[in-house]
Amino acid sequence: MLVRQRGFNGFSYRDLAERVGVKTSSIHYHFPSKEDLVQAAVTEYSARNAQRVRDIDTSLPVDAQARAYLAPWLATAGGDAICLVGMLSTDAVFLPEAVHRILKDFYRLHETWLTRLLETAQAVRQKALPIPPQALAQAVFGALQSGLVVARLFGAPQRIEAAADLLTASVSAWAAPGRVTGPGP
Amino acid sequence: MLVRQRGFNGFSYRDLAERVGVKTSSIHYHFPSKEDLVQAAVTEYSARNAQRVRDIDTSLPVDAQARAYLAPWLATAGGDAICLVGMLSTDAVFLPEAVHRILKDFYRLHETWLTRLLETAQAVRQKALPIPPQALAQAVFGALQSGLVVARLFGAPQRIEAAADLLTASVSAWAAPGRVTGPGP
DNA sequence: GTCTATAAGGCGATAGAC
DNA sequence: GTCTATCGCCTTATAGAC
Repeated sequence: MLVRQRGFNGFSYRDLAERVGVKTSSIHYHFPSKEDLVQAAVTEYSARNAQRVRDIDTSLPVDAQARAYLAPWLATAGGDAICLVGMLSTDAVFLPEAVHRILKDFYRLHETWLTRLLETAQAVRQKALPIPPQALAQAVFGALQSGLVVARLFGAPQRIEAAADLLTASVSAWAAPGRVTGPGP
Repeated sequence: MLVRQRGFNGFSYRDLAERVGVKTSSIHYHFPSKEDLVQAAVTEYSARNAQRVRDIDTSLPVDAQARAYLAPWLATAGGDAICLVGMLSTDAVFLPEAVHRILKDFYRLHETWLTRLLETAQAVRQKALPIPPQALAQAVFGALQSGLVVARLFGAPQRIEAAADLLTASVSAWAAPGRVTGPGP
């Protein structure tokens, strides 16, 4: 998708029209303004993405859930497009409130899902995580988003792996023994 | 700065000229093309930023170094501008190789600095980190970059704290006992 | 080194024929 | 619902006076 490569100000009706094989006025018929266009795109994107996350079987072992969650990230990394939400988030100044809401909901959904996964892992492993599950979830998700950006910049898909490994390790047998923030022995 | 708010395609010579109080042709005299303009901006930005990182006293305790490193991130979060490098990284498609190099060097500098900090912390605390220091450094840096984007989107400066806490906890007394990637008990 | 003036083309958006 | 044609404005960039 054009927006995922170039951002809100980096594509035009003309670009889109040429790619789809119609005239710009036809696109204006369906999406009067560019904001309408982007809102429709991000609505569909986030709905599809959210469904995919919800489709992960929560009765699976936590490490299997983590693998399922990470698969699309790993598959996307290093291509010429990044996450639509990550892209539009940097263009937030140009976007209407309606789009802001969709972007925020996207972050919240992923962070909530990851938080639950980390809480489950914490309970199963009976080990405390270094920081609260919600904070770790936010950090992991941010690392993944940035990972896509960096993987594209470096032309190196494996650049996403640091973020993926952080999640994998967090749901695995790793954690601090006992107290979370206390001093070491 | 205009670019840090709006990105490469989100500002024009006119915007800049009005803000500086000159005519667009005067800016063209100093920076013939827009690429020249952005290259000069990011060069100065990254040089200043790199100096600030290098100025952190490496003989300080690791947690004090982490605090010093995080201070500017916390101060920036929630404002209307994000990191120039984070912004331009999403606009990479439009930027020349020369700018790509500067952006990559920026990532490498921060990741290298954080890797060294985490290695030092690991040695001092005599605890292994859950994932290799370099991977954790990349994840932390990505979480911080994304943290600025998200803090701005949500209008919530405290959104950066998850990433900051991950670094703080990582240099503190928290880590896995013994083996890093082994299975749990 | 900054100005006025202007070029040449892209932009989002609209009117009206078909 | 897609087309042609066009509007008014903005864009990067240049030429030449001062």
